[in-house]
Amino acid sequence: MLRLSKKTDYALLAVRHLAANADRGAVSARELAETYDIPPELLAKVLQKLVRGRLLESQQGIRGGYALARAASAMSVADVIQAVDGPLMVTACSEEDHSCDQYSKCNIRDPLWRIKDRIIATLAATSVAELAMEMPAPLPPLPSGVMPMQMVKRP
Amino acid sequence: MLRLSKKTDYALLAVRHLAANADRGAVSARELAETYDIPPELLAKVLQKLVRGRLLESQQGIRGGYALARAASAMSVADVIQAVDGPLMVTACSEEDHSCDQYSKCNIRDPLWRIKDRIIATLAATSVAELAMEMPAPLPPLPSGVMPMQMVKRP
DNA sequence: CTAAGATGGACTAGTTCGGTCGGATATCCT
DNA sequence: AGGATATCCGACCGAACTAGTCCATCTTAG
Ligand code: SF4
Ligand code: SF4
Repeated sequence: MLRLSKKTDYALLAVRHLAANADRGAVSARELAETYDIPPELLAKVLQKLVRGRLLESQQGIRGGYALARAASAMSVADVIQAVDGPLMVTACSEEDHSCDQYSKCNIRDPLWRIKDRIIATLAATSVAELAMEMPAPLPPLPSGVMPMQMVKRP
Repeated sequence: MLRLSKKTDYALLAVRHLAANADRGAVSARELAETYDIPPELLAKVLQKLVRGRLLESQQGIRGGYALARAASAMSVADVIQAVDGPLMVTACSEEDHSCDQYSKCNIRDPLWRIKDRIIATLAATSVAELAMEMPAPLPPLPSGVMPMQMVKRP
């Protein structure tokens, strides 16, 4: 069904939270888990993967926690997905992995790979910063004549 | 991993084949399965789903088989995917299904839905006809009346 | 030292996916 | 008419993947 995993959802939720509260110091996994009702151990695992993917930095010890490793605007949702779920591919095959039974007779491979590249480009076009600046519901200083919906921007 | 299922792969393979050989009549499921080394019963199921999705027409009986229900240019890969794997969604939630535990506190829903729409647009932008007209590389020196490549005849 | 927090691996329950089987029905050919 | 070939449909099974859990270790502030 082309769905992205729950872990990825959790990762995006956490990363967005960290981006929105970047001024505060490190945020602990437990605090994050309680805020969004996520099983703490599972969230911890996801966060660790993000650290290994160089998207987050961790601070151990009693006042430890997680924080973004780089600016939210320089971090795309494609980065997050790949850090959590591994390299994303739409087909079972790839340039390296020819293990599909139909590989020799397949003639839809190239167009599908092109579609994959387009999807990755779509994912890479949305930065975490854009996620964080959504939902400004209690945002008083909204000048008149602003169309909040469907604001697609290209940084 | 955002991968599309094997059944979808089979469906695209079959649909592309039917589009490329549209001049011939109906093609049986077994012939298709043998051509691409696909388990026959499984391919049959996939083809049936495509029939239910109004993408193919089936002809029963001894000379039966499957054929495209409409022009290949009016059939996108998004149509094929949705016919086989159901409505494609990138998140577990949707406008109808709010059953996610984080739904009330989730603030990445809307941006993700926008990404989903863009992915669907990407998938809808590629028609089956485009798949079929790939790979015509060794076609130039072909006298009239000769079937193009992939003319597999069973003894 | 100790409490809070990160890290890592192993493990389990549940679900999905790829694949199989058996039977029913429709159509053509002799 | 009768048999051969084909689609159709539902139920079934084993393997693989997913979400979630448990535990044991390491690190650092106080
Ligand atoms: S069928 Fe073709 S595109 Fe799909 S996995 Fe196999 S080789 Fe790749
Ligand atoms: S976390 Fe948000 S986006 Fe993901 S499924 Fe739940 S409600 Fe939808």
